[in-house]
Amino acid sequence: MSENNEHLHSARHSLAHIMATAVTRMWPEVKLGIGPVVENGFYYDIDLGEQKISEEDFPKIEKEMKRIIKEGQKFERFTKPIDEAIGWAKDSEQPYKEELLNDLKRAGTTVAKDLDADELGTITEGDSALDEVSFYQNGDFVDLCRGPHVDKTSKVIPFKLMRVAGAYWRGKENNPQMQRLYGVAFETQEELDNYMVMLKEAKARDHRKLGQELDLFTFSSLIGSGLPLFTPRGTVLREEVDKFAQSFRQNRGYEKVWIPHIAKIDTYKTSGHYEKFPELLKFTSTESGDELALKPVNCPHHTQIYASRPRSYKDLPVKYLETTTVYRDEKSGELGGLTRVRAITQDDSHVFCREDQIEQIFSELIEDAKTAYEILGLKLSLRLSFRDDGDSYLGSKETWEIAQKSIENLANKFELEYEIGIGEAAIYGPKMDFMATDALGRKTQLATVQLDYAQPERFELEYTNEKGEKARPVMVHCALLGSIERFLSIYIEHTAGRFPVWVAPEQVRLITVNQEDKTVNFAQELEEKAKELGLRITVDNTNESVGKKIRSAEMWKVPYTVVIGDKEIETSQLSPRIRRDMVVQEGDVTVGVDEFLQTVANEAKSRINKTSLFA
RNA sequence: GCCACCUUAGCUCAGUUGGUUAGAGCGACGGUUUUGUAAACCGUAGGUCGUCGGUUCGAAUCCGACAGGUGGCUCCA
Repeated sequence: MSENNEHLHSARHSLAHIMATAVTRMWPEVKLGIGPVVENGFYYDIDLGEQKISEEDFPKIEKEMKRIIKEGQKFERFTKPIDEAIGWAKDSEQPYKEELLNDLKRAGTTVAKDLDADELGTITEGDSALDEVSFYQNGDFVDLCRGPHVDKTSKVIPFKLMRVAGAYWRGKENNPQMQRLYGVAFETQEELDNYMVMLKEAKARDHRKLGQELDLFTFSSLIGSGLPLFTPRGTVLREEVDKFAQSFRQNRGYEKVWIPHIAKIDTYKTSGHYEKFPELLKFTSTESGDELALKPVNCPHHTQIYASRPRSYKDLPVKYLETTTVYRDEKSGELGGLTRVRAITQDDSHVFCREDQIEQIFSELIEDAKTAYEILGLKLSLRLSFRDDGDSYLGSKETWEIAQKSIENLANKFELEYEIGIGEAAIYGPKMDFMATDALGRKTQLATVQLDYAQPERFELEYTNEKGEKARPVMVHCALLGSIERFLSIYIEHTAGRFPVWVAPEQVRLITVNQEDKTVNFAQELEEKAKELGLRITVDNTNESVGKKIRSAEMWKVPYTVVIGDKEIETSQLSPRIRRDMVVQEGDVTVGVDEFLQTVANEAKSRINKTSLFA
């Protein structure tokens, strides 16, 4: 850590203490949890029992914090023997602190792994036995803490309280829920102001806002939450990105299949999904007494296509591809825009292969994912999602070990940087997840490649090997976009709604200078020609000023806008207005009608995101 | 699901401490205008103030339930 970062860190941490001090002054009965530094700021978890803090209280709290800062209280460090510390927690009626101290006593210097190490007053390194813990005191406020802090409260940095949110004590759902007060803090007021501006800009490109403004999708409280409805424009988006993602796998010999969206519940008892997600499947029953569920995954259906005829080792790999919707009963509080929905459309694919083919299949998929996201202009980070020690996984531990090892080897082979996510695996196997970051800095999983030994076993899939014996194939699951809805949420924010020509719902807009017949006719002829080339084009011949129609086209973020008037009719030359982000050099372009249309059609076909009109 | 907050016209938002017929801009529609690269002018329509219930002489405003949404927590096959 650089000296600057160190100062920033301790200043933010000190602000967490100051906030706790202020809250304690205002509500002396408050029970404190932990208060660590996070990206851009800090938080403190508090518990006021029945009473709840709301954002309306922030001005008062901030005022009190400023008073404490003005008082210039010294941050003083001292240590206490662990038992004495526990006594302190008891006396001051701080049950959460008491629990932490008891854990510290039991677990020694190694902090309980679900807590931020900074939070606990563990004694400096080298102490094997934990006899003492450190405290920091400012004014009357004493807190278990490892530090470091700034010298005194007056030495902190500009801050702002942002929001209050519920948070379970130690992140466990069964624990009491506390209130988490979030604040941001930066070295200078200017940086803080910049951060606020950045937040505002991120909000401006929020996919939910753009979805409304650009008429891409909508929700209906009647239809239900988490069930997006795509408008004609939004549907173009869906279909274009899907075609794009499918093209990669079609080049690799994947074949399209089709399956219904429901299945007998036994399907998921066999697959193992029922056991882990019993409440998440919605049932309906048939006259004959079968219980049917909406499919939460596609793999079981696909296994049955594989199993529908005998397979030889020569047939493998068998590669299926399908973009289809699955239904999951996501908890209401987790839904949000397109990021998390209940009807999830996956660009799913399943490969049934021999063990010696796994590497080849993975290599193809990794390469395609890299290429695809380069074209999309999205930077992805890689996470290897492995299992934890829990027992909710299918298959033997040994098989998992082998699978995880081979995934890690592949990542290394492709020289991909990765992090390992323990406990992030699917129930049936480890995954390679490609993560994107949204406008607000939240990480989201998009592409995923998963290895699965468990389901072939459960569905008793077979092929005949070269010796004429029955053998078990391995499954590889892959989605390049992941969920189309979630992908679009990221992509809309990434592009700020300025889609490249190949995805743009409206690629060209013609604006007539007036409503005279010859002008309108010329525009309509042009429109016909463009449609023959497969372009998405519209004509704006409304009775509005040219300036206003240009403005409207700008706001719809149309890539090319062409004004049609006498000049164009006479010369058959167009001066297209090109959306700013696609321009590669300054200056106007004049181009013949046919050449213009052909150029745009080519751009759409080759999926480039800058104009090629200057060439 | 849990905690906090939000819901007024198609959209973005005003609406004083509860008090007459709830406002604006944009959009839509009608008319005038025939327009040359980011907003021409005039007019009209549009709201059971999310839904249901309660308190009150009186509710957009206060209380409750439900629905939907936002920010987190937890979860994410």
